[in-house]
Amino acid sequence: MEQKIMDFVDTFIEGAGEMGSGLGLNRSVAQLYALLYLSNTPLSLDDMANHLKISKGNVSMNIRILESWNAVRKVWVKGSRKDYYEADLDILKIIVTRLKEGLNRRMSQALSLLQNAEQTIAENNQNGNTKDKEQFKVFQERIDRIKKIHSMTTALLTTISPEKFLMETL
Amino acid sequence: MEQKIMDFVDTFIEGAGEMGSGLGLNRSVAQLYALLYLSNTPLSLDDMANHLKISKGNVSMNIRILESWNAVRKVWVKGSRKDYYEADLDILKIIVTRLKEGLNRRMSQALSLLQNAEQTIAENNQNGNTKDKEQFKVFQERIDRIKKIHSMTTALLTTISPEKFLMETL
DNA sequence: CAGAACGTTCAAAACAATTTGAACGAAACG
DNA sequence: CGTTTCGTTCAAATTGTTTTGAACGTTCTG
Repeated sequence: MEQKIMDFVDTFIEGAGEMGSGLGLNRSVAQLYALLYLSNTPLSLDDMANHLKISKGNVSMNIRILESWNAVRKVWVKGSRKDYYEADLDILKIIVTRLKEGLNRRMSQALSLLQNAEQTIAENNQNGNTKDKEQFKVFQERIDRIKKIHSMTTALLTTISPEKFLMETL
Repeated sequence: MEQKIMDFVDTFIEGAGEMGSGLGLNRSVAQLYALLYLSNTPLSLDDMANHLKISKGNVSMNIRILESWNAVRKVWVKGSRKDYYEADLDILKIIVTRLKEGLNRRMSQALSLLQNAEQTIAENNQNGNTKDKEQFKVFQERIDRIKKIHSMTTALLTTISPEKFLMETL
């Protein structure tokens, strides 16, 4: 029976690894989180390295990535001088937070690009010939679409953010 | 001035490339879409390969990925026997569709895993000792959380899907 | 029909990301 | 102190992904 439990945990972790690589995150990050997510008790770096059969250095680096996302946190275990970690179980919060950050980072970059473009377009639109004017109009329209998407997604993520909202309404 | 237009297009495409690699998609896919997104007119494989300075084979493969997402479509241009492509401008639709597909694919896999786990847990819960029972309860709880997230995100994506909804409400 | 113009394919090359493990420093221990 | 236990770092190795380009099949063209 113990065997079956381990099977489940391992299969779960393996699945998480694949799912993780599916979009964005690397295998180790996903598996570390999965391991902590299922664990009853906080785990040390060595616990994790042993269980996942990966190097200590790998655990050290990737657990810190998870920490920077507030997906796991260090906990104090008296009588040991190791660092122990436990998962934040609110997966949805983690996802939304990360999406927001990513969106803002990428978008602020993209928006300044659009800003410049609009500037240039506006300037040139004064004295362009007909063909150019058409081209400008197209750019303008496409840019506006992107801006709209940006404001929509931002609004959406802000609305979702308080877990309560979703928990109650869906 | 033409120069400035090209600058803008190139910068936009370059940005799209980076943004793309940011999450999920590869450089070429992102840049191909960006190029078509800004383009007035449908483009041939050669047009794209020339503009992006990538090989014809690369364009061929990646444009078909975009096609499979319904992000671009082949259009008929009379008098030419080349294939021409144009972008579907509804970026939001493309994103939501892809998210849904990805979520369903990954989740159906994950859910069957959970199914098995619950089965095993239920069986063993009958005659386990106290410590095991606690462990089972933890698994059960964590699994339920994931199920909840799944149904919520599914509901959310379904709600969003008709562009109209978001367009009107946000 | 022979040749040219296309799109596709896939093995190999180029490139990028992840992982390892040895070296290190800091803190705890005896 | 000297030693052990930890976590971190980073260059090198491994692994994974993307891109290229030559070879190919098809369709068109004269």
